[in-house]
Amino acid sequence: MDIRRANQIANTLEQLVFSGEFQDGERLDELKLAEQFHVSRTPIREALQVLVSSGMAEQIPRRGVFIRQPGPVELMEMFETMAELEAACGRLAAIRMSDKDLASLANANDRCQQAIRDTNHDRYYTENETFHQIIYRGAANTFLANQALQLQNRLRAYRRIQLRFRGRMDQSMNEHSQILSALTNGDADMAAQTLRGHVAIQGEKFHQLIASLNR
Amino acid sequence: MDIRRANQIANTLEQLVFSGEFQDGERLDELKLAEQFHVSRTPIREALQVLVSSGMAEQIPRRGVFIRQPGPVELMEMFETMAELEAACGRLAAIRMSDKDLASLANANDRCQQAIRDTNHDRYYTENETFHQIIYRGAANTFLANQALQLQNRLRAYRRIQLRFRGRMDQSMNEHSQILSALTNGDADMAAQTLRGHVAIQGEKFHQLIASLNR
DNA sequence: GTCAACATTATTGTATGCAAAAATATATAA
DNA sequence: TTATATATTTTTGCATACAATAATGTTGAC
Repeated sequence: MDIRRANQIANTLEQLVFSGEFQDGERLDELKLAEQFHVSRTPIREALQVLVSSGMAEQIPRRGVFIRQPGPVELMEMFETMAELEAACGRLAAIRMSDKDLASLANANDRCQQAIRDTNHDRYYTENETFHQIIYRGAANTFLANQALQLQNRLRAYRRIQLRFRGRMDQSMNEHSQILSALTNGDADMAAQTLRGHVAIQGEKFHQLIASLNR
Repeated sequence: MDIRRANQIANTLEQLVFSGEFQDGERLDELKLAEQFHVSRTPIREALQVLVSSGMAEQIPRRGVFIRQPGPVELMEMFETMAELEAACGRLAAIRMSDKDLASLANANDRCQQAIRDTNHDRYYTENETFHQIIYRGAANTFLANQALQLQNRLRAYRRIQLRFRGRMDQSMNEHSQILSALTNGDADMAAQTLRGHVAIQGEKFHQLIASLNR
């Protein structure tokens, strides 16, 4: 385990940022945070550096660290990038996944469907993440898989929203089936294409939501 | 400009790591570095955090920070990921690049060819980077472009090596032509495919080199 | 000579102090 | 009153001090 307080603080801050505790552009006051966490400024500063390097905050020299919630444009860009990363994983996974990998993917897919039948959104959500993570690993490229995992993590909070769309979960399951069969057949192009679409549509749903809110 | 010493130190350390100044697994001694840079441990520690978050070093709590030169396997993975990122950029750029963008791309390509005629490897090298960066920007997705730029930066030192292969530069220029025409024609799939191949072959050349050294 | 237990040293992680820069408040002139 | 100059306060960035843990060395039993 990680007994460094700075890292624990970084994790906590990350959670707080994700949960929208901070406004966009808000300055993260070192002294206040130090008081809140009952530590000195030093571990706080380290934690802030972590946020900055992950892109969740921006540092302006001699000014401070400001949290940067991604706006609609950047979010769309991130979803688009996620779609391309997943497509890349799918392309490689189609060639490289073992039968065992495919079996556990089918398994994860079943658990997704079960969660929908139970109308258990939370479970669907985590099982869906598992489904995708199996594909990342199936690409047999640790570096690429880590990139995908990182972005998946950053988009988690936003992906949740689009599940509320009517019929989205059923449609999503259809897409999963297509993805699963493409991977099973070893069809790299098809796997890439279906995965790209599957993820890209999440960005579009998100876009719709934003647009509807701004009306 | 950036007047924070810690960041300057991070940049310098980055250069030193790239230039192979440090052995793989070597511990970065905070006190030694503090003496070398004539600063206290504090800015050194900040700089080390930067290296860690960029993946160039690993931090083990209560032990220290150890530099991590990527081995052959990880390098291949990175090249493969780069190939997929560039393919993604190409796919989007084919649809989104303006005529002006295309003109500057053709221009960069010409300068690459000129550099080859002049047998100026260094110039070819930088002009080639420009060529690719224009495509990143052409994707009109800042987030994706930044991902690509980051990885391009990390692979810089290793990409250089493969240029030594006989005929590689000419072949590379042929590939550039194909890429340019695919983008000009707005053929997304072709752009993605040619770019993927163009970058992936660099990884393969690198692999050949490694293999030949280990004989 | 080898191994284990203990003492010593080195190194990391955190707290605190201080200087420089930025932000803010105050005073003064127009 | 507004604008500008100056003083005051905040806040960052770095230096130093200290505590806790890990690494190393030493001693003694076998």
